[in-house]
Amino acid sequence: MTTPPETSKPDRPAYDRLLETAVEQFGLKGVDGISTRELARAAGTVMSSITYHYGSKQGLYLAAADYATDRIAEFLGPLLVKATPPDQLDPAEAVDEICRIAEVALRFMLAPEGASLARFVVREQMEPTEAFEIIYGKLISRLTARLVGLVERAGNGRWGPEEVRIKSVTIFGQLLVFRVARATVMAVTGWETLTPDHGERVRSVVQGQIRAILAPMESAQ
Amino acid sequence: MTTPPETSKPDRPAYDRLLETAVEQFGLKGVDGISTRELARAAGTVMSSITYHYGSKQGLYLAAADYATDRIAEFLGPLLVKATPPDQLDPAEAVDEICRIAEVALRFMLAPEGASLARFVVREQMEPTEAFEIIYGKLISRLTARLVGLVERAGNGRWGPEEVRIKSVTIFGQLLVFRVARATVMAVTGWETLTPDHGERVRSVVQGQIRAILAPMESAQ
DNA sequence: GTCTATACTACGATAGAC
DNA sequence: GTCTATCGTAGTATAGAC
Repeated sequence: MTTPPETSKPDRPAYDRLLETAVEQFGLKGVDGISTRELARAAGTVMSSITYHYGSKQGLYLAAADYATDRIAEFLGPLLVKATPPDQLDPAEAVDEICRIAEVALRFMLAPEGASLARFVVREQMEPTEAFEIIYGKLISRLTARLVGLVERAGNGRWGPEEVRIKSVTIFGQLLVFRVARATVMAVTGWETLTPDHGERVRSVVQGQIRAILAPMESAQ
Repeated sequence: MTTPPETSKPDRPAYDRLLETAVEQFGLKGVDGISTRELARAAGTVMSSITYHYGSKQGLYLAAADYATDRIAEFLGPLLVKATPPDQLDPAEAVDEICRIAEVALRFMLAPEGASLARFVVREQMEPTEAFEIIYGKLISRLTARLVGLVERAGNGRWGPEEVRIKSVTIFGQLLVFRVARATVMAVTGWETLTPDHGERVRSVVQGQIRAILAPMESAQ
């Protein structure tokens, strides 16, 4: 599961073009949604080079999942790199940090480039295959660990471990909905396109809600 | 797009068995995830009866989407039937009603029977086909209209129409995540199965958060 | 490393027997 | 209304030319 050497040549080797097309096409349509011949044609090569480079359709799928995971991690990278351990923050700082994470994650959920990448992950969530382990190990486990740690710190002992985790998951759900239920979001809001302006307003509302959820005066009812 | 006559006979006509199997299989695997022959075999008949009864694979898919929508509406039915118009409620009552909706919707998101039904909808959200119009018209538009109306009432004029809609969508996201990102939910919480007990605890946390989000003292930051 | 040619299986759709 | 048989197409995989 190695990523290909990055070349900026206008026509890169079939190996690279296939991988990139696979991320795009598998992401949008799923493994069963596109044929090897069609995918190869879109990549400007022939079907047999899939077999040559990746062994099989499934091999290409796994390579694409791996590559897509890396690209998402790149997108969300800053969140994971300069991560101060949650126990070195005070609760208010933890809330701020969660809001920062929400902002970046939301940008990903709203970005058009994120569509095929995110669908890769969602599909694997709904019907996990071998690729889920890759995605989980390289991306999801790191993100959720960070989020859970910060929520715990924000709670400052007010919530049990299970409540912390449920809260983390539902905070994430508020962002995820903009990617997963996009069609409904557009219909409900009446938006026809998603401009940065919309994104800004969503961010503002969502961050307000996160603060409300994590606020010290919050009662768990 | 008619639903078949409900018979309780142990072996129902192929028409019915096909429809039921289609909801299950298309829901779990998508249109391209299962072949007509395989689906027909699972329904105890042969491929050609799909053509006979539904014209084509796509025809069966649309019929299944329609049927699945009806079954979801049935599940969530009480929410839509005895619906008091939001403007006849005071804000606190609107919040209570939203919590009730959340409870029922959450039960659906957590229920095993809901898996194939919900995936139908999620798939159509991500890549809408002809079936999305059916699902939206019969189910989503009604549900979201109700939710948006109640959130607006709960806000009692504090929020503009756009903020009301963003809030509605994100409240829904907190429930949706339990269906769509199930694999991550299980990993983060450490649960191995989803018992009614877990559901009860999720409900409690989520309702607390909804109240925090809609609470009169909430600042939109 | 990339392509052509080809083997074999499975697909969806249809025609026709019962 | 349900089955078998069969059509044409498209699927994955492989062997071998260049």
